[in-house]
Amino acid sequence: MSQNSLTISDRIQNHLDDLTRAERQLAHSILENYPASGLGPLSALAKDAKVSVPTVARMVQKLGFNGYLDFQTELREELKAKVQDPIAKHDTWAEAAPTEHVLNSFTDAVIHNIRQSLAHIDPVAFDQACALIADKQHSLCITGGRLTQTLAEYFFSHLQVVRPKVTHIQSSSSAWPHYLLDMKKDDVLVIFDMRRYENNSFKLAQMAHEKGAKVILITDQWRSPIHQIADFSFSCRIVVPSAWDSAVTPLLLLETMISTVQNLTWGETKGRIKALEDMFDQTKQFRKFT
Amino acid sequence: MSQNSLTISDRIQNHLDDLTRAERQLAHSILENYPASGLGPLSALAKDAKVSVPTVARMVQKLGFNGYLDFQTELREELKAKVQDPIAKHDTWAEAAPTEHVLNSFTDAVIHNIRQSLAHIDPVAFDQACALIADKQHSLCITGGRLTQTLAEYFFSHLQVVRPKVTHIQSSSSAWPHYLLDMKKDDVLVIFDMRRYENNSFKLAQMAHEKGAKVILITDQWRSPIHQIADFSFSCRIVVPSAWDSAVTPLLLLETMISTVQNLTWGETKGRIKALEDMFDQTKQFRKFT
DNA sequence: TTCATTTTGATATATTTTTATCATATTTGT
DNA sequence: ACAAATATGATAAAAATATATCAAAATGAA
Repeated sequence: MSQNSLTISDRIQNHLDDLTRAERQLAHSILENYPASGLGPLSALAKDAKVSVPTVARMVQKLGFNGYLDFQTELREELKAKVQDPIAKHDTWAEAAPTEHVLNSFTDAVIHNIRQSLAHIDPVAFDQACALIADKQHSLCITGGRLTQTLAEYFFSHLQVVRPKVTHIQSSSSAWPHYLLDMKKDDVLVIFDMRRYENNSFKLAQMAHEKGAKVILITDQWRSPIHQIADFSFSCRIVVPSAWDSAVTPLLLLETMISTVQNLTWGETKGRIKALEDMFDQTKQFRKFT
Repeated sequence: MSQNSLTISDRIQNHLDDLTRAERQLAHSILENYPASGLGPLSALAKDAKVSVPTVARMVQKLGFNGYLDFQTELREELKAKVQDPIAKHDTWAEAAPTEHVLNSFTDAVIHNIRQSLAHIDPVAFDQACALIADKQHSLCITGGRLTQTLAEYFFSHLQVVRPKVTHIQSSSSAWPHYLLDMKKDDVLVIFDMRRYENNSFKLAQMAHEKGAKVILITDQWRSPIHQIADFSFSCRIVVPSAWDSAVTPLLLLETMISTVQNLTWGETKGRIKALEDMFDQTKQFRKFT
């Protein structure tokens, strides 16, 4: 590292606001594969970031370097210093924070959760469950409890775009028997139940099951009692160094499901999304991303 | 890394016996500051190793490369690969699924997002922001837009337990000017704004800012325009192989914040949580975790 | 809208860097 | 010690890479 203790990555980050569109695009491309991409030829970098050659030259000057070669030299110095320094050995997430900082310990735990959970997921069951969720022939009901309703909502609001006949109910709501009434054989119920498991949710799942609905359960590593009657159940590790459980792993699972379902229904979804976006555009409430 | 899984360092080591004196001298010089020195100009490397320029050219050919440029390119590839997966290395996430299964590719992307985002977070700013959020002297307002309201809600529902004077408003709601009216100097506004950025959110943030409130922004890697007026802003990478953006990284950030705030206020929080749990127990809607 | 300003990229020029050639030095075997 | 083979480096030629110039395009203000 040079005299000042700022890494080049930091310098780019700091200048991000002074940069123009093409330059920002370039900056992100550099940070994407940092520092490798900056060590190649200027022209390769330009091509990679889809900007012109002079843009690269201009940006490094804006960053305060004496040309691209100077920039590269400093990058190499930085790399050299980093490799030599045994402490900087990439075992922290937030590089600027000590290992024991909550940013690092928490992230450690989350990554561990993801590892463990993914390792135990049966991809065949996953694909089957996604196919059920994508099936527009039957209605889809999503429900969560006190702690999991946000997850249920997230899932609901995305699926709503992807397919019709989706409803979201809270198991603690007094209205759920009405929804159940309309449930037919082979309809699908996606239910979230994490500790502490809720009686209402169990009853709801049971009744749906008795009406012949397919039950897909998202639960924690200890598994909700609903597990016994569920057609598919996916368990996620949720333990973090906190008074609360983490929703990161289930969220990851949900997003993966949404993406899969979306792909399965892409032909029709495309139109729905387009229409939706157009409507939002018309309200002019939202500015286009530039 | 190229077809074979040997690193270039390995290749040099293996060839060490085939090399002549000057070449061996060079080889050791390369390994000395690996890989940085190999990424500079050939002439610099020659000078550094105290050998002639053609010696370098000859050696890399002996190693099986197609010239010095080829050698450098592969070195860069190796570096790129190394930085990208320091944890994942070989094995896949969902072990039973092939590498290209969405479970694996999606998780790859998410882990990459987490890495990138965490690496750019300033732990000092993080701690300061958490202190603001924990400060019960001032009220706290949480708001999100169309795509981020679920995150805002999640944050809200947890903070509600941890401290008093928290409100959640949607920036698209027509009610927000009323909330703003009550906002005093040094009150805190936590605002979520990811692409596509919403005008309403910007206006809300601006007005809060003008009233002297502290603005904490959670945004994506391209940064919402609110960034300019925010007292703290945290950007998360959200790109995944899907038609949607991922909320996993921001969620991780939120949970870490919640945990930190909780620790800061633990003395008082303890009582609040206990009271809340007791209330839930009494309703007998929830079964104790066994 | 129109005009001024900024941003961007194509091309040409200058620079650096790499590779090839060849003479000199070093090593090795007898 | 001497010759043959090999290794090395100085220099020149070739290639690649970077910078400068300028015109087109995009943006923003009036």
